[in-house]
Amino acid sequence: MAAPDHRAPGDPGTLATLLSDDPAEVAAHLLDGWLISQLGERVAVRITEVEAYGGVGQDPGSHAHRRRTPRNAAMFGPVGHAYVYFTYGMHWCANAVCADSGIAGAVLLRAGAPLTGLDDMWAARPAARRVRDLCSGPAKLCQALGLDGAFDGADLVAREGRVTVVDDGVEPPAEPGVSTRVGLSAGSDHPWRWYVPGDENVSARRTGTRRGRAGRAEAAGG
DNA sequence: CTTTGGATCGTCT
DNA sequence: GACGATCCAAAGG
Repeated sequence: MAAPDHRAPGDPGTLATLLSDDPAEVAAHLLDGWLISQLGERVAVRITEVEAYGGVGQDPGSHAHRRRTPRNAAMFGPVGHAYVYFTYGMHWCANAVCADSGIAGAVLLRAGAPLTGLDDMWAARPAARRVRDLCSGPAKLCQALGLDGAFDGADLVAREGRVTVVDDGVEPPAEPGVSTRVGLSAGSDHPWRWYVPGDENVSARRTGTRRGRAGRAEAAGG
Protein backbone atom coordinates (compact mmCIF):
# COMPACT_ATOMS: atom_id res chain seq x y z
CA MET A 1 0.00 0.00 0.00
CA ALA A 2 2.27 2.79 1.14
CA ALA A 3 5.65 3.17 -0.49
CA PRO A 4 8.51 1.79 1.58
CA ASP A 5 10.95 4.64 2.17
CA HIS A 6 14.04 2.49 2.15
CA ARG A 7 13.65 1.35 -1.43
CA ALA A 8 15.67 3.20 -3.99
CA PRO A 9 16.15 2.40 -7.68
CA GLY A 10 19.57 1.02 -8.54
CA ASP A 11 21.52 0.22 -11.68
CA PRO A 12 19.36 -1.11 -14.49
CA GLY A 13 22.39 -2.62 -16.20
CA THR A 14 22.32 -5.92 -14.37
CA LEU A 15 18.79 -6.47 -15.50
CA ALA A 16 19.75 -6.87 -19.14
CA THR A 17 21.92 -9.83 -18.17
CA LEU A 18 19.15 -11.36 -16.12
CA LEU A 19 16.69 -11.11 -18.97
CA SER A 20 18.97 -12.99 -21.36
CA ASP A 21 17.43 -16.29 -20.37
CA ASP A 22 14.23 -18.25 -20.73
CA PRO A 23 11.09 -16.31 -19.76
CA ALA A 24 10.02 -19.01 -17.31
CA GLU A 25 13.42 -18.78 -15.63
CA VAL A 26 13.63 -15.03 -15.23
CA ALA A 27 10.01 -14.02 -14.71
CA ALA A 28 9.86 -14.50 -10.95
CA HIS A 29 13.07 -12.50 -10.55
CA LEU A 30 11.23 -9.39 -11.69
CA LEU A 31 8.92 -9.59 -8.69
CA ASP A 32 9.54 -6.75 -6.24
CA GLY A 33 11.52 -4.89 -8.90
CA TRP A 34 10.52 -1.39 -9.91
CA LEU A 35 8.64 -0.27 -13.01
CA ILE A 36 9.00 3.46 -13.56
CA SER A 37 7.47 5.80 -16.12
CA GLN A 38 7.60 9.53 -16.67
CA LEU A 39 3.89 10.25 -16.67
CA GLY A 40 3.69 13.67 -15.08
CA GLU A 41 6.48 13.54 -12.49
CA ARG A 42 7.84 10.12 -11.79
CA VAL A 43 5.40 7.25 -11.49
CA ALA A 44 6.72 4.06 -9.96
CA VAL A 45 5.33 0.70 -8.91
CA ARG A 46 6.78 -2.39 -7.30
CA ILE A 47 6.06 -5.36 -9.57
CA THR A 48 3.78 -7.87 -7.85
CA GLU A 49 2.66 -10.22 -10.62
CA VAL A 50 4.19 -11.57 -13.84
CA GLU A 51 3.65 -14.26 -16.46
CA ALA A 52 6.10 -15.96 -18.82
CA TYR A 53 5.46 -16.40 -22.55
CA GLY A 54 7.59 -18.49 -24.89
CA GLY A 55 8.61 -18.37 -28.53
CA VAL A 56 7.77 -20.05 -31.81
CA GLY A 57 6.53 -23.58 -31.33
CA GLN A 58 7.20 -23.45 -27.61
CA ASP A 59 4.07 -22.02 -26.07
CA PRO A 60 0.53 -22.19 -27.52
CA GLY A 61 -0.51 -19.34 -25.23
CA SER A 62 2.08 -16.95 -26.60
CA HIS A 63 1.53 -14.35 -29.29
CA ALA A 64 4.77 -15.61 -30.80
CA HIS A 65 3.64 -19.22 -30.96
CA ARG A 66 3.05 -19.34 -34.71
CA ARG A 67 5.48 -16.92 -36.25
CA ARG A 68 6.74 -13.40 -36.28
CA THR A 69 4.09 -10.86 -37.29
CA PRO A 70 3.98 -7.08 -37.29
CA ARG A 71 2.27 -7.11 -33.90
CA ASN A 72 4.64 -9.42 -32.04
CA ALA A 73 7.83 -8.20 -33.74
CA ALA A 74 9.17 -6.72 -30.51
CA MET A 75 9.17 -10.18 -28.93
CA PHE A 76 11.82 -11.16 -31.47
CA GLY A 77 13.83 -8.04 -30.83
CA PRO A 78 16.44 -7.00 -28.27
CA VAL A 79 16.26 -8.32 -24.74
CA GLY A 80 15.15 -5.76 -22.19
CA HIS A 81 12.90 -3.89 -24.58
CA ALA A 82 9.14 -3.63 -24.29
CA TYR A 83 6.49 -5.58 -26.15
CA VAL A 84 3.27 -3.59 -25.80
CA TYR A 85 0.11 -4.85 -27.46
CA PHE A 86 -3.49 -3.80 -27.82
CA THR A 87 -6.30 -6.21 -26.92
CA TYR A 88 -10.05 -6.48 -26.41
CA GLY A 89 -10.51 -3.39 -28.51
CA MET A 90 -9.53 -1.08 -25.68
CA HIS A 91 -6.66 -2.28 -23.51
CA TRP A 92 -2.87 -2.13 -23.61
CA CYS A 93 -0.60 -4.68 -21.95
CA ALA A 94 3.18 -4.52 -21.51
CA ASN A 95 5.90 -7.15 -21.50
CA ALA A 96 9.64 -7.20 -20.93
CA VAL A 97 11.34 -9.06 -23.80
CA CYS A 98 13.75 -11.76 -22.70
CA ALA A 99 15.32 -15.03 -23.92
CA ASP A 100 18.44 -15.30 -26.02
CA SER A 101 18.79 -13.25 -29.17
CA GLY A 102 16.55 -14.35 -32.01
CA ILE A 103 14.36 -16.47 -29.77
CA ALA A 104 11.08 -14.79 -28.97
CA GLY A 105 10.13 -14.60 -25.32
CA ALA A 106 8.65 -12.14 -22.88
CA VAL A 107 7.45 -11.57 -19.36
CA LEU A 108 4.01 -9.97 -19.10
CA LEU A 109 3.94 -7.35 -16.36
CA ARG A 110 0.55 -8.05 -14.82
CA ALA A 111 0.35 -5.96 -11.67
CA GLY A 112 2.18 -3.59 -9.40
CA ALA A 113 1.99 -1.90 -6.03
CA PRO A 114 1.89 1.90 -6.36
CA LEU A 115 4.96 3.56 -4.84
CA THR A 116 5.27 7.12 -6.15
CA GLY A 117 3.24 9.40 -8.40
CA LEU A 118 -0.08 8.30 -6.95
CA ASP A 119 -1.76 11.55 -8.02
CA ASP A 120 -0.89 10.91 -11.65
CA MET A 121 -2.16 7.35 -11.40
CA TRP A 122 -5.51 8.45 -9.98
CA ALA A 123 -5.82 10.95 -12.81
CA ALA A 124 -4.96 8.33 -15.42
CA ARG A 125 -7.45 5.84 -13.98
CA PRO A 126 -10.72 7.57 -13.09
CA ALA A 127 -12.47 4.24 -12.60
CA ALA A 128 -10.23 3.29 -9.69
CA ARG A 129 -11.84 3.56 -6.28
CA ARG A 130 -9.10 2.25 -4.04
CA VAL A 131 -5.32 2.11 -4.26
CA ARG A 132 -5.45 -1.57 -5.12
CA ASP A 133 -7.58 -0.73 -8.17
CA LEU A 134 -4.79 1.34 -9.70
CA CYS A 135 -2.41 -1.35 -10.95
CA SER A 136 -3.93 -4.74 -10.11
CA GLY A 137 -4.06 -6.03 -13.69
CA PRO A 138 -2.03 -5.83 -16.89
CA ALA A 139 -4.23 -3.23 -18.58
CA LYS A 140 -4.72 -1.26 -15.36
CA LEU A 141 -0.96 -1.16 -14.92
CA CYS A 142 -0.46 0.24 -18.41
CA GLN A 143 -3.19 2.81 -17.96
CA ALA A 144 -1.83 3.95 -14.60
CA LEU A 145 1.66 4.37 -16.04
CA GLY A 146 0.50 5.92 -19.32
CA LEU A 147 1.84 3.05 -21.43
CA ASP A 148 0.45 2.45 -24.91
CA GLY A 149 1.50 1.48 -28.41
CA ALA A 150 3.98 4.33 -28.55
CA PHE A 151 6.08 2.36 -26.05
CA ASP A 152 6.24 -0.83 -28.10
CA GLY A 153 9.93 -1.59 -28.55
CA ALA A 154 11.06 0.97 -25.96
CA ASP A 155 14.26 0.12 -24.12
CA LEU A 156 13.33 -0.79 -20.55
CA VAL A 157 16.91 -1.05 -19.31
CA ALA A 158 18.20 2.23 -20.71
CA ARG A 159 19.51 4.61 -18.10
CA GLU A 160 17.17 7.41 -19.06
CA GLY A 161 14.24 5.81 -20.77
CA ARG A 162 10.61 6.90 -20.77
CA VAL A 163 9.83 3.60 -19.08
CA THR A 164 12.31 1.64 -17.04
CA VAL A 165 12.45 -1.65 -15.19
CA VAL A 166 14.88 -1.36 -12.30
CA ASP A 167 16.33 -3.91 -9.91
CA ASP A 168 16.56 -2.11 -6.61
CA GLY A 169 18.72 -4.78 -5.08
CA VAL A 170 15.95 -6.13 -2.90
CA GLU A 171 15.58 -9.85 -3.35
CA PRO A 172 12.34 -11.13 -4.89
CA PRO A 173 10.17 -13.36 -2.69
CA ALA A 174 11.99 -16.54 -1.68
CA GLU A 175 8.80 -18.47 -2.31
CA PRO A 176 6.60 -16.58 -4.77
CA GLY A 177 3.04 -17.66 -5.40
CA VAL A 178 2.71 -19.80 -8.53
CA SER A 179 -0.29 -20.63 -10.69
CA THR A 180 -1.39 -21.21 -14.24
CA ARG A 181 -1.73 -18.18 -16.47
CA VAL A 182 -4.84 -16.02 -16.66
CA GLY A 183 -7.21 -15.66 -19.57
CA LEU A 184 -5.76 -18.19 -21.96
CA SER A 185 -7.67 -20.62 -24.15
CA ALA A 186 -4.51 -22.51 -25.09
CA GLY A 187 -1.42 -23.29 -23.08
CA SER A 188 -3.29 -22.82 -19.83
CA ASP A 189 -1.65 -25.89 -18.33
CA HIS A 190 1.76 -24.34 -17.70
CA PRO A 191 2.35 -22.90 -14.19
CA TRP A 192 3.91 -19.76 -15.58
CA ARG A 193 2.33 -17.08 -13.43
CA TRP A 194 4.12 -15.75 -10.36
CA TYR A 195 3.01 -13.23 -7.77
CA VAL A 196 3.98 -11.73 -4.42
CA PRO A 197 2.12 -13.79 -1.79
CA GLY A 198 -0.25 -11.81 0.37
CA ASP A 199 -0.02 -8.65 -1.72
CA GLU A 200 -3.40 -7.10 -2.44
CA ASN A 201 -2.13 -5.51 -5.65
CA VAL A 202 -2.55 -8.71 -7.63
CA SER A 203 -5.10 -9.31 -10.37
CA ALA A 204 -8.29 -11.17 -9.55
CA ARG A 205 -8.82 -14.32 -11.56
CA ARG A 206 -12.24 -14.80 -13.09
CA THR A 207 -14.01 -17.73 -11.49
CA GLY A 208 -16.85 -18.17 -13.94
CA THR A 209 -17.46 -20.83 -16.55
CA ARG A 210 -15.94 -18.99 -19.45
CA ARG A 211 -12.40 -20.06 -18.84
CA GLY A 212 -9.92 -21.33 -16.38
CA ARG A 213 -10.78 -23.37 -13.43
CA ALA A 214 -11.10 -22.93 -9.73
CA GLY A 215 -9.06 -19.82 -9.35
CA ARG A 216 -9.66 -17.75 -6.29
CA ALA A 217 -8.42 -14.63 -4.64
CA GLU A 218 -4.84 -15.79 -4.67
CA ALA A 219 -3.59 -12.53 -3.27
CA ALA A 220 -4.77 -13.73 0.10
CA GLY A 221 -3.09 -16.31 2.19
CA GLY A 222 0.56 -15.42 2.36
C1' DC B 1 -18.27 -10.14 -0.89
C1' DT B 2 -19.39 -12.77 -5.74
C1' DT B 3 -21.15 -13.29 -10.37
C1' DT B 4 -22.63 -11.79 -14.95
C1' DG B 5 -22.78 -9.55 -19.37
C1' DG B 6 -21.23 -5.95 -22.32
C1' DA B 7 -17.86 -2.96 -24.52
C1' DT B 8 -14.94 -2.58 -28.74
C1' DC B 9 -11.39 -3.05 -32.62
C1' DG B 10 -6.74 -4.77 -34.18
C1' DT B 11 -4.95 -8.95 -35.70
C1' DC B 12 -4.71 -13.17 -37.98
C1' DT B 13 -7.29 -16.93 -40.62
C1' DG C 1 -15.34 -13.41 -39.76
C1' DA C 2 -13.88 -14.80 -35.10
C1' DC C 3 -11.55 -14.00 -31.11
C1' DG C 4 -8.83 -12.15 -27.72
C1' DA C 5 -2.31 -12.45 -22.41
C1' DT C 6 -9.25 -7.44 -19.99
C1' DC C 7 -11.94 -4.26 -17.25
C1' DC C 8 -16.03 -2.33 -15.35
C1' DA C 9 -20.79 -1.52 -13.85
C1' DA C 10 -24.66 -3.57 -12.18
C1' DA C 11 -27.14 -6.77 -9.56
C1' DG C 12 -27.62 -10.24 -5.99
C1' DG C 13 -26.04 -12.51 -1.17
